[in-house]
Amino acid sequence: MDAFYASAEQAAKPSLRGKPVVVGGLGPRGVVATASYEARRFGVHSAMPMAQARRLAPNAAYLVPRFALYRSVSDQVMELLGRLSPLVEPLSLDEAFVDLEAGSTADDAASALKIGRQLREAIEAVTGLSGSVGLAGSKMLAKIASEEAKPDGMRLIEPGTERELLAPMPVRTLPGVGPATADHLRRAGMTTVNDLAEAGEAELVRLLGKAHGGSLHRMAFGYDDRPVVAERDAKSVSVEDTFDIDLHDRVRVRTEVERLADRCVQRLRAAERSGRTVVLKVRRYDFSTLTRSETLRGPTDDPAVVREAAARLLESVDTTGGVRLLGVGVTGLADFTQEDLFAQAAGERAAAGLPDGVEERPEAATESREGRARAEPGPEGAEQLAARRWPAGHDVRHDTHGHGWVQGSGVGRVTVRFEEPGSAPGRVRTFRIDDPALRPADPLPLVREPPDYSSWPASLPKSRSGAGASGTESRP
DNA sequence: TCTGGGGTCCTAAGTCGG
DNA sequence: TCTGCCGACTTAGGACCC
Repeated sequence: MDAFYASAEQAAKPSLRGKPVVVGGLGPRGVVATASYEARRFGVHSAMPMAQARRLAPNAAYLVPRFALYRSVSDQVMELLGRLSPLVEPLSLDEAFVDLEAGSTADDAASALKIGRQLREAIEAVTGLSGSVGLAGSKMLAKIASEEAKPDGMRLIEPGTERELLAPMPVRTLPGVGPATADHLRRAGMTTVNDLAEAGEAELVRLLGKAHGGSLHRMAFGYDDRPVVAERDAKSVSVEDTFDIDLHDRVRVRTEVERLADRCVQRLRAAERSGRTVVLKVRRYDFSTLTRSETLRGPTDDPAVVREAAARLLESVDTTGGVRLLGVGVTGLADFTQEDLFAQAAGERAAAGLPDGVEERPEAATESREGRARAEPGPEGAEQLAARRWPAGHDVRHDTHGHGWVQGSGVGRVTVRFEEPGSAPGRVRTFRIDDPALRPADPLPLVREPPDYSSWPASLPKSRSGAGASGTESRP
């Protein structure tokens, strides 16, 4: 999808169409998640610190992400992709590979282009947003094609033309080449894909290691046989928070770690998984990051067990100077079974030299502490309260004025623009933040009555040969 | 006002058991 | 019994992606 989050916000808020829109964290340490194409003209791009974006584009609209909205649009798009093939591999909310051969939906360039055109029309009709399509014989080339196609376009890479097409491109074009690898290669005199192809596999392996060097050499020739894989099992679950101001108080650090452990376990349980290795992540005041991990005797989804493992790991970390970010994660995931828990408890009693029936930590065996009152929130100003109750960009409903969204809040007031997807740009009104007629609301669908695509695509003649993949763009 | 959050994969060093 | 080798596993960090 093209500039996905920003495009979705523009579709939801008619007054923002054609205007620079930046979606991301609005706190003092936020970064840009997505900038609309209008904002990109000011030099704003993904992963840029929000403060820098504001300097470059002071008049842009700045919004926090609304994942519930993006997920619902994503579901609609993925449903369409699923009609093309049983093999759909989502990369994110707004990007996926589709194996058209496995779906027998296309067997040559002409039929691939036809299905690509139909797909783009379908996405536009159902979601109101534009997506770009890359068609090629492998995932790597389909991805490159979709990058070239955007915004709002389609690109096909014909088999046999890969080598010539890739040769002049910068090494960064290839998947897996980020800033560090590109720098490494540049110091060795390689800046284009052609340089990689000519360097030879042995040289690349020497520079980058066996796995990376080998795969890069193959990719430089356009060779990539990674299959499209549907249904990937998650391998880890983690949560992390960056604090607006560095934490110095050791007690506070400890309570934050416990909160994160609880949140991590909630996510773990929602996924009906358990995990065996607990990971603590600490980013210090100087941005240096370290991780500490501990592997348990067996998988767990007990919040007390994860909390205490994380707390033990914290003991081994020096936090003097301040903590910028804390994270807690769990890896070594297993499908949860009750037996795992009992085995874990018995094993720990044995390891602690405790007889059966003696519980080391009485409170740890229950979940009574889950959801308990957190550390008291510090004194919070009216501004922060208003911003939390009325986050910029979120939907609201007013008893007499109808559906709208929060344009801003402060000084006891909240400013709302009354408009909705499909309406004309709306009027702005201001209310007291405790106005009883004003309530938070769920996002409205971007297209009120989407056309019926339940019989799309019309079946094509079965074919034996030809491959295709399609990707849609997200973050350029 | 410098640098989010949620992941994946790879490498390298150390430990441990056979 | 001592030594060496090998593979599996654990831990930490780095790079990359969206």
